[in-house]
Amino acid sequence: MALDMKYFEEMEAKIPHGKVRTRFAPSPTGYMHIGNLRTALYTWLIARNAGGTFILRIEDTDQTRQVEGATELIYKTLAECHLDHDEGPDVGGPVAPYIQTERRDTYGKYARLLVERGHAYYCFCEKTESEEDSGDFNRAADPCRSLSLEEAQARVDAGEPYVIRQKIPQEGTTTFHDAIFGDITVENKTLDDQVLLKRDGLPTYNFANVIDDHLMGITHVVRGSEYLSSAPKYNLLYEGFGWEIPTYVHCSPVMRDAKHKMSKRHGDPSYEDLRNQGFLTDAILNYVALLGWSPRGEIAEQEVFSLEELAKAFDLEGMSKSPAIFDIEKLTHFNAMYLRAMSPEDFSKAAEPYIRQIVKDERLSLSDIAALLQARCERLTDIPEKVDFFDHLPEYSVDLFTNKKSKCTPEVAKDMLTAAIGMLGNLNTWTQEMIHDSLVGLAEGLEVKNATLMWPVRIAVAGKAVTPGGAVEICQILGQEETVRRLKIGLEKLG
RNA sequence: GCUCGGUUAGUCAAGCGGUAAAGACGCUGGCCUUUCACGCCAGAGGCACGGGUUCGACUCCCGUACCGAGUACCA
Repeated sequence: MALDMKYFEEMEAKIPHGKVRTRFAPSPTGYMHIGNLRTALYTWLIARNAGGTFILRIEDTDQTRQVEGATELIYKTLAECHLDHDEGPDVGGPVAPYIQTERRDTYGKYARLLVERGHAYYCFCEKTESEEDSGDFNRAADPCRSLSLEEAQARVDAGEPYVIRQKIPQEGTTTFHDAIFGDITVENKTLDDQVLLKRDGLPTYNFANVIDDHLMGITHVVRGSEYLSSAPKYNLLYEGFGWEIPTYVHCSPVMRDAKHKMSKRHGDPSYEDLRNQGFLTDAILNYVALLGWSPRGEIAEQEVFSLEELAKAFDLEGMSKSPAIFDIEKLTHFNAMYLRAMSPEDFSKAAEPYIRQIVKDERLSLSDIAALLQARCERLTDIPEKVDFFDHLPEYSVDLFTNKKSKCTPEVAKDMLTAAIGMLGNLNTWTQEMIHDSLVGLAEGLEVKNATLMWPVRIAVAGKAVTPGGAVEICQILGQEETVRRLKIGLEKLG
């Protein structure tokens, strides 16, 4: 049965040319780990930097690993990260479909084409991994390798199960170029006749990738460095078809520690997990971008980058060859910087759910509380434990009134609170400025340093040693009545 | 085992044959101050090892060590 050459011509005709085209091609495993997210980011950046096209392709050829809702999670994550795609399963495009299982027929046809061109062959061997695993199975001696096309076809027609394998030359070397790693040469005899088309008729990742990348006009193939050693085989495939070889960009992995990649198995956080831990999307992206890429030139010292700035500054030159260890401490630092850089309004909005988790009293000003928190939290999830004293005065020990640096003892505190109650109870304007000025004035009148007065007041109104904000801010937020009530409780405690 | 890759402080990293070897996180100390933070200042800490090449190597070459990846009808 002759091949329908027209089919291939039509497929070729659809391929866009001229612009940079990159693709993010995840498997729908239901989990966006950090390395994956970073690859998506770099892929997006390469496209955007060049004013090119960013494509999303779903690689679901492994039927045994289908996960419900996994594709939706990918859409959601990309959208949340603003890594917008120009073509993909949900938005369509000139080289649709963008889901591999929907391209099934294509792979079979191209596999057959490669067989006809002498770069692949039908293999009828049983699935006995044992002989290959033992290491002494000689693929080159496999009789399937030298079957004539007619013989093979006859067996296929007879219904015999088969796979299609790539026919790797047994002599010579293959050199490929990677944008990050440079030229890499390997001896062909170290390459194996990998399976291209599986017994179930679906392509292997390695094959589907080459076909799709070509048919979709991908100019830069971005992927993890674990594929580095397969690259020569890809080259041979491209050459076998007579296709132009794309630019390879192999990214080194994101590690959990010196020995292990980040992985779900070991409980390393996914993008979602980090979000739930109170990290901001922008901070995550910024941090992750720098984990494997660094700016050069005048901006070599810049650390904070918006997505737009990254797209402008990104270059392959700055990519690192070595693995990078994910450091949650540094991510935390970025998150803190992003939190502080927010407008008070935005911060208040972001912090609201975390504040309201604990502070139910609607009379307490959300924005005032948020203002205290902005410089004092690194992650939004730090918030609840910091604001627990607003609704209810916690139980506390009189020991808290003792503070050396403020020159405060329980005896001193008693005097201070007595004075403060008198002063604050009679104020008729309850603003921070008013409270501040009267307390400072009071300290001056009592001839004590500010801290000596402020310390016991803060302890009495908050009931804890460490609080966001000082006495003045807390009193102001609590309101006059509650402030005085708590000061009196403090005084009672002091006997 | 074999093949390929990597190696600048605890971590991310700049460096591209001549530097006092950037910067950031973290750490330590100090200042500020109404607690804690923020902010500011200062400090400790590094080119894996051994050979070459060179007038001169973190930078180039070769080994060694260590780490990683691949060696699937998984991606």
